[in-house]
Amino acid sequence: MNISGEDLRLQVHRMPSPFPKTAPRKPRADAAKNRAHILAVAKEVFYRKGGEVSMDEIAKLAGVGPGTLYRHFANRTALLEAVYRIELEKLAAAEREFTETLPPVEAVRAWMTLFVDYLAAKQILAPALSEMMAQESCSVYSCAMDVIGGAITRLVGRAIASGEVRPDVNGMDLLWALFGVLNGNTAPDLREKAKRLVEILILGSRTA
Amino acid sequence: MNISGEDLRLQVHRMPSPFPKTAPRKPRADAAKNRAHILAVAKEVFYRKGGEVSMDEIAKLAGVGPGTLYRHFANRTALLEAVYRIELEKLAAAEREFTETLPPVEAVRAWMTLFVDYLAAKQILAPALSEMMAQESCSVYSCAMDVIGGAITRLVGRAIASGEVRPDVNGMDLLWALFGVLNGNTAPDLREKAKRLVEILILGSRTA
DNA sequence: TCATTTTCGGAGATACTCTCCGTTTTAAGC
DNA sequence: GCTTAAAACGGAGAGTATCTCCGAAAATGA
Repeated sequence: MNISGEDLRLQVHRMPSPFPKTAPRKPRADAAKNRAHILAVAKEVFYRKGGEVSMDEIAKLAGVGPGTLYRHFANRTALLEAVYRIELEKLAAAEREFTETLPPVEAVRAWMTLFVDYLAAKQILAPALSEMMAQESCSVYSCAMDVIGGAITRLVGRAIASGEVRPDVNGMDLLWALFGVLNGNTAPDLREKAKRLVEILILGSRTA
Repeated sequence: MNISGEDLRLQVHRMPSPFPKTAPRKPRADAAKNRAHILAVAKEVFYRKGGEVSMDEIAKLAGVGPGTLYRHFANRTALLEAVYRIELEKLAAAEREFTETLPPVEAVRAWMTLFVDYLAAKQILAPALSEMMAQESCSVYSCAMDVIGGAITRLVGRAIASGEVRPDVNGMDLLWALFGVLNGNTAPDLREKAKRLVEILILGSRTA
């Protein structure tokens, strides 16, 4: 049925094949369990002690060696991204709902407001996002910014198409502007500040 | 992390004495020379290699021991602030000029545009500012953010007083919004993006 | 069961920040 | 100029972080 594995292996012995036809071995159960456990522990400790916990400490709390931690997550940013990916995807998912239920500009406003509420509620998210943005190597399938960036870009694009927003407005820029106010800001009225900024951004983006 | 008695005593000792009889010894020439030299070297190396150069390396390049470096500048943020203080003060000084020569809203726009040009031209400034902002201990005479924060706040205050800007607009928020776009953004059209944001912010801040 | 592959986990290489303290230099008084 | 105390120097090193390497152990497929 399949081409003889032995013969093939003789020819391309240990060469990285562009077509990894070799039967993908079932992933080991302990690896999956460890990965999930590390994620759970990291999430808990990030929320409890902030995003600056050392990788060694996380490894210790998870009961694994640092080698194991680093095999699963190449660095702290990768771990942060894995931990907060679910949160960010929830945020991105709201895009669809708002697109279906609200007129264009209102959808943008609603999404930005949700973004503010999210980041204000989980203050730990802002530093994490900041660290993710600093990471320039934004590989195709692991850049969390793309997820929420895509959401706001599509929402703003729809508002531009409807003629209510000027065509030179960039969704990402609006998001980063909001983020600038939310990041590292510990003012008690942070949420109100940010929501006022949402209004300014919306008002300033509209066609004259 | 502990505040030792020695440190406190040192600081208290330098406080203006109620009995200023004690002859204030002339500051040592080598100390002043070293401080200036460290500043010059740090400025050069920050511009050449970015703001993440290690303190030990700066000390070595300046030809002094790490102890000397740390006596003059308690940490990297303090050094960054000393290096960029002149730049920031130039920026803040423009406030007076714009206040005297431009109508309120135009002055705000001009200052924000200058801010964008400044940070875009000296890309190294943005990460430095970011690090300074992260430092929460903003002592009275060493918080660089206060310098430029005061400038924008006064400019926006004047525009509010003139009735052209809504009274709930906060200058600092506008600045941070701009900063959010400028920070860590390496897009080639960064300056244009930021200037479009300036327009959005101005337009969105005006009274209806 | 056996051979192979994958993962584990911790010792440790490397790097960085910052401190301690003995030594050296300087300014001021004599 | 000489003396002396204060001030500054500088480097060893403590403490901590990130990330790697590799022998041991475990799981998978035959």
